[in-house]
Amino acid sequence: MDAFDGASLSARAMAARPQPYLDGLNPAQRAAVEQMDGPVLMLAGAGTGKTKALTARIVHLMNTGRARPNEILAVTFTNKAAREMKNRVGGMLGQQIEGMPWLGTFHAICVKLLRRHAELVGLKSNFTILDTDDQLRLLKQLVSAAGIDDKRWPARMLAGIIDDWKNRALTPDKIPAADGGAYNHKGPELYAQYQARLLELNATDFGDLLLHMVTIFQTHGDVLSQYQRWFKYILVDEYQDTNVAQYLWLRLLASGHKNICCVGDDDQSIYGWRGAEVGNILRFETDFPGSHVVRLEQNYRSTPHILGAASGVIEGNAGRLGKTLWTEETDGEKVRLIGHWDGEEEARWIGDEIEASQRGTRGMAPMSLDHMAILVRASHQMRAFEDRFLTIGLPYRVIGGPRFYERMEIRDAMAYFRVVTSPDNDLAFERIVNTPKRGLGDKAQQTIQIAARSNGVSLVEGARIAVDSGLIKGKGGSELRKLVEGIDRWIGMSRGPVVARDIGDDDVIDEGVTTGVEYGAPQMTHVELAQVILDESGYTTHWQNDKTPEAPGRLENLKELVKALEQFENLQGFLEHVSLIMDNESDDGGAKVSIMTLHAAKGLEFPCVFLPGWEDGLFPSQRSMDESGQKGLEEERRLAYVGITRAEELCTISFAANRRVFGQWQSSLPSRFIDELPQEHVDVLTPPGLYGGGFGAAAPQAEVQSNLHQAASEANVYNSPGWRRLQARSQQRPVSQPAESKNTIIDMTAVSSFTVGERVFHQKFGYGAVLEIEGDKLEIAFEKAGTKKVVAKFISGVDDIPF
DNA sequence: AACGAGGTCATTTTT
DNA sequence: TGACCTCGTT
Repeated sequence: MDAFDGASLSARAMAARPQPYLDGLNPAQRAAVEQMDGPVLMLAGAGTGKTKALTARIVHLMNTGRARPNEILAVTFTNKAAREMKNRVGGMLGQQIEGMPWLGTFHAICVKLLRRHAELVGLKSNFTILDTDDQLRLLKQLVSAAGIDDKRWPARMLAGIIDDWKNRALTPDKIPAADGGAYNHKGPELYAQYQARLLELNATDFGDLLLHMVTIFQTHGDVLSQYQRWFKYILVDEYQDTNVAQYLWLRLLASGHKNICCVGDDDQSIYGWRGAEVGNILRFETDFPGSHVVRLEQNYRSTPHILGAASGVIEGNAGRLGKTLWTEETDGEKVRLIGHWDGEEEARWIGDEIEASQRGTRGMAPMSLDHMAILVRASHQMRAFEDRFLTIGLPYRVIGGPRFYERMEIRDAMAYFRVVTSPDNDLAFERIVNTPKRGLGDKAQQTIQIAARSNGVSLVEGARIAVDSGLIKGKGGSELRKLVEGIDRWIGMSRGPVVARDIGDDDVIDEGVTTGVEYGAPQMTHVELAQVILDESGYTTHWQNDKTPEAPGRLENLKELVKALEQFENLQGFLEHVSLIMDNESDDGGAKVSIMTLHAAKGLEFPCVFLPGWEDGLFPSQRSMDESGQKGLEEERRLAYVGITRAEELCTISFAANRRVFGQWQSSLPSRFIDELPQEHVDVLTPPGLYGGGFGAAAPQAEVQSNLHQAASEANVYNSPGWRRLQARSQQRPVSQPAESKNTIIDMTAVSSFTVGERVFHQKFGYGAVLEIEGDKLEIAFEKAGTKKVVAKFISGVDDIPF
């Protein structure tokens, strides 16, 4: 083929080009770029310029003529990462390159492949991709059809189990005996039913995209070898996050030439709970004999103290590949550590700190809110900050909330579009048939189902039959007729006259799939059509008539949705895209503090980072430790490492002695990770008195004590708003009072002042008698509220009640 | 179909 | 505590 001649010509031409992209690389990065053949593991610590190296490698492969852009497979986990890489490759080449069709997420690439080979797993190439919501609805149907009590065995749980199997590349026939008991012993069977149902619907879920491709590669050697030859070089980002299915997929593709370069950081593996296998990266050298391991250890992001603190923590993990981050920087503040009385005060303090930094006090230059972030372990922690920031008027943005395309109105609208683009999409029809309300309740919908099933047609056709044969009468019937007619009309509007069209030459792998029949130009643009559908279906009116406070926002979102359509050629293209690309971060431009989870923060960096809630049980999370033991704790520790390494200049860790959890007050000890912070990199700001005195003596963690006492001796006079209050408190005599407002004086020494049998009072539960004392918690039989376990500080002896 | 009472269950989340 | 779901009533 002349492709070879072309490649070698361009190879010669390109090899002569200068390689400016190599100049900015440090020796390790350069080694990772220039070692092009054979397996390469690029161990890239946080902030060591891994994306730079990765993109330089891609450019180098092309520039030296090793591969054409469309012969490089570059896989990422998120669309964001894929986009960034695409941009940077383009930037390095100095022009927006045409190619790189195989740079994308695992899922996006698999969709592309699966559309070409769908028939090998019993699908048609125009299969739809269900999102988690659709998936759940389907499973619910199966669960109830199997006569299983959805209460005891929630469909959600089944969805989790199936996802887990898919992550492990297990098809229904390969479920190990040990998993047979899953979901009340019905798991494997329901999994098989679910897969069968998906095929009937010509649909896949996210997990299937990979699973099907692994199956195809495993059972069709010809297809596999075709791609093994085509993809001359493989690059994988965030390799520590790959699950078994992704690992198999990669290994199958790479097993020919073994030109695979995996980039990752075992210390940043934080997705074990959703199937990621740290083992994949730990095993790399065994999996790929003769591999080259390159360590990127020079950090360009953080100060030495921040790196020192992060390193100190992560050293507590066993079985690491081992890396030591270093930096040429010498200056910088230590990581700050501060304890607070409770979560509210923590939020207040951080709010004040943020305002201070923004103004530029403490002798530092003013800092934009965009450069500050609060990273929490669990999203419920965000609330305290949102509350506080709202009251002081501090602009903030929450990252990682419900995404645009997951909102109800967006999903409804898209279901309408789906029904029009593929009228046999029963799930979409189910979603919209009674949205807005058309008087079609359970009974009517059942009638439609039966009509469809007994005639072997889709639900839309079933509905038509049900209406025509008068099975559904009255208001519901006429509304349904209007809907069916509407769908017909919209379908008509969506396509012009049928035209013949050639199917593309199959020689070129990176071309899109073309179906045999296509239609000419439609009468109106798809954007107009979308608007018509939403209006004529009554969906727009539905929200216009809705008087709930969120209705205007939903209408706004619908408008945005229609606007977003402009960027696509047609509705199909849009729907196709949207099922995989679920991000849409729109921002009004003003500077804001970011609030997000530690997970969401991976890959980001901020000059100033706050890490609140470092308390044992919250972080590390109790549940993680209960469920996964040592493994869980180590993943939590990596999360701590990720958190600290997000900070460029200033990192502030904090914890609270008391926190409200599910409405109950709980007191907790500082996180064990705090003890793992090397003292020489930490400034302790906690004022004396917080854990001193009565409670301190009872604290089992001696090291915390020493940390905190050291702080006091360093005389770091700290002017936190709560500081004086804390000081005042520590001088207070034990006074027991019901806690009702934030100003209530509470003292931990109250713990010791109760005896079993004593009559006590609680602000909320009223009077009762102490049954048992366990540490700082009391079990109390309340006269009205029953027996409850309560934190002692909110209990008072009856004599203290000032009536 | 719409509303309210009562019961339950509370990580991390991409595609 | 509060968000979400189910169930019963209107």
